[in-house]
Amino acid sequence: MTLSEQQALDAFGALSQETRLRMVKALVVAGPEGMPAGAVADAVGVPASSASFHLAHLERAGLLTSRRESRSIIYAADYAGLSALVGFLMLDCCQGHPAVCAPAADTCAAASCCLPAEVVTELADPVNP
Amino acid sequence: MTLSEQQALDAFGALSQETRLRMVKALVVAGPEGMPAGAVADAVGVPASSASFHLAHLERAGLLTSRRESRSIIYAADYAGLSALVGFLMLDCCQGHPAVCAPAADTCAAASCCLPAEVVTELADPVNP
DNA sequence: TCGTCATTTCCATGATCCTTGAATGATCGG
DNA sequence: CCGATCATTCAAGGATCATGGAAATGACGA
Repeated sequence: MTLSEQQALDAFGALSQETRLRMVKALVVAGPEGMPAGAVADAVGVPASSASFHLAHLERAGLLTSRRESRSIIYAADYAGLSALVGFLMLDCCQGHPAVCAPAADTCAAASCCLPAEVVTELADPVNP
Repeated sequence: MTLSEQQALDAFGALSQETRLRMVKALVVAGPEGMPAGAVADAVGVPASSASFHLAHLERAGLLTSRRESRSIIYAADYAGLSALVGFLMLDCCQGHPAVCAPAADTCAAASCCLPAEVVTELADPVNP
């Protein structure tokens, strides 16, 4: 759940390349179903060999998963890996500094996507302050 | 407040290098006061010229700020830049996907560092469900 | 088994990055 | 103004990475 420094370095390196960042975006919107390697190659507009290189890079970095489905290989976003990277950035890297985490949590709440159930119930029923 | 794709690429690239990641960590714990370039060089154990190279890289990427103080140049973590990167990772990159944001917000809440005031009051006083 | 399709691996080229010592700048005390 | 201090810039080396065509692999259908 929590990333080692080396894992974080690999993940940051993987995301620091335009083609790979676009691939991650495309696969996140594609959802847990994912999409075949060829479709990713078409989506980002690179030849198959380049796509394969970058997809392998992202998978090594723990940002994607892959599974074979008959003749195709389906790549999908690794949501756990992505959230672990967010967690690393906030906690390990930034020591949970409020100036970093608060705006992030704010942004997150504004997107109304992700307030954790534990926090909601704890706040609605404050047993232990 | 929100990062362009190019800015995010630069920031990820900046954090994908061990020396630079250690520099950011050191400067985050150093607080808003920051520390002189020489102290950062000593903290991460690299010669002055390497330190200067990496500090400039991090500043270009929007992760650090610098100011001159007599003979020294003080570097400090750019908390706004760091939180913007977290925001980019959650929203632009991952489309605010709950599977990414929820665990992150969870982690954040567990560290009890950063629940935004807006969310707390809104939950304590639910006017519009 | 053969041919086809989807993907990966191989390989060579070019680009980018990291490192360090030496040179250059900027600032202050005397 | 001079020397000392703290930091950046320059230049050259070595390392790593990105690209894309060609060949190889693996899976499927006829």
